[in-house]
Amino acid sequence: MKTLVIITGPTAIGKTKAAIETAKYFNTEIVSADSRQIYKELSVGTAVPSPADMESVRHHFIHTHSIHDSINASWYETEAIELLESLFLKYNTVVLTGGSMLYIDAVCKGIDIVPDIDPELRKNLKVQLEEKGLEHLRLQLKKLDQKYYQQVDLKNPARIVHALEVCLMTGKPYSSFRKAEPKKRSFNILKTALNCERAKLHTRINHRVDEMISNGLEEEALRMFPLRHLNPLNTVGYREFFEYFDGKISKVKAIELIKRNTRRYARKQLTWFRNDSEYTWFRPEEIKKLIKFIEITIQNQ
RNA sequence: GGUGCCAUAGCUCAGUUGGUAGAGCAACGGACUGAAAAUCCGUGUGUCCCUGGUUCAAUUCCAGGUGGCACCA
Repeated sequence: MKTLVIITGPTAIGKTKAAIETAKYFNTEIVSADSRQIYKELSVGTAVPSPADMESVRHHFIHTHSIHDSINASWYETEAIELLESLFLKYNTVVLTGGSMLYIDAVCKGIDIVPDIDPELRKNLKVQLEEKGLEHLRLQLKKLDQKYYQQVDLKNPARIVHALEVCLMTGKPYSSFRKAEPKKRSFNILKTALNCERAKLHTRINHRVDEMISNGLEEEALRMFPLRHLNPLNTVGYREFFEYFDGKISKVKAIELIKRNTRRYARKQLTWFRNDSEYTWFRPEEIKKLIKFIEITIQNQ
C-alpha cells in the first residue's frame, strides 16, 4: 500500500532535517508543501533547504516557479497530486513536508473547484473595497449569496472579495461550489508534526532570523523591492524590509518585527495543526522515534 | 557609611483622597476551501518587593528590612 508521510509543524522547528532523514531512511523523495520556498527568486528569507540538503534527497516544488507565476492552493493540489501519482509508481512511501497549512490540506482533502477569476475583476473589486468600503461589498454579497453571507466572517475583506469574485464570475452563488467533501486519494496519509516548548521555539525563531540577516536578507529584499506589489512578496521577512526601505521604520525595528511576525506565524500554524486530531506529535530531537513510528504504522496498515 | 528617590502584568509605566488595579508593547486563544508566511476575530495573564503597625478594611498611610538608582562623604 502506498503511503504519504506528512511531516509538518511551526516554522523553524526543524522540519527540513526530519524530512531528509526520514526520506533517506525510506529511500524516497520529498515533496515540499511550502507556499514560499517554491519561488526561485526567494532563498534567504524563506530558509530553503541548502544545496547539500537538495543533493542528499530529491526535492520537489523547491525553487521550481517564479514569483510572476500565479500559484495558489488549488493549483498546488492539482500539481502535487499529479506528481504523487507518478512518485508512487516508484516508491511505496513519499514524504511531504512544509508549513503551509492550506497546501497540506489541499493534498489531503482537496479544495472545491471554482472557475478561474479574471484578474480585471479582482482588481475592480479591490478598488471598490478601497473606495466604497467593506460594507458596500457585503451588501452585494448578501444579494448574490444569502447562504454564504450568513456563515462568512463579515469583517474579513479577503473572504468577502473572494466570494463576490466567484459570484460575479459565474453568475452562481459561491456557496454552490463549496461542497466541503473530502476527495478520495489513491494513497494512505500519515500525519506527523513537530513541536517543542514555546520558549524554545521562540529562541529558534530569533536565531533563524539573525541568521537570515547575516546571510543577506536585506540584499535579497532590496532586489525584490521593485516587485513588492506581487503577492508572493507579501511575506514575513520581506514586507518589513520594504517598510524600512520606505523610511517608515528603522532597520533595527524591521528586524524586531520580522521576529515578532515569525513568532505569530508559528502560533497560527500551531492553532491549525492542533485542531487536526489526526496528527501525531514529536519533538524535533526525536527523529529516530518519528521514523520508528512511521515504519510501524505503515507495517500495520 | 550618610541622605534622597524608586519598587505595581513578561517589559516600560499609570493609578487607587484606604474598599485587592489598567494602558502601550510583548504574549496567549480562535476562525480559515483558488492571496494562506495571506486575511480576519477575540483574551489581562498580577503575592501591587518582604515583615510588622494603625484601621472594619492596607497595594495605597507609618516603621523596619531587602534590592535598585542618584547625590554626599
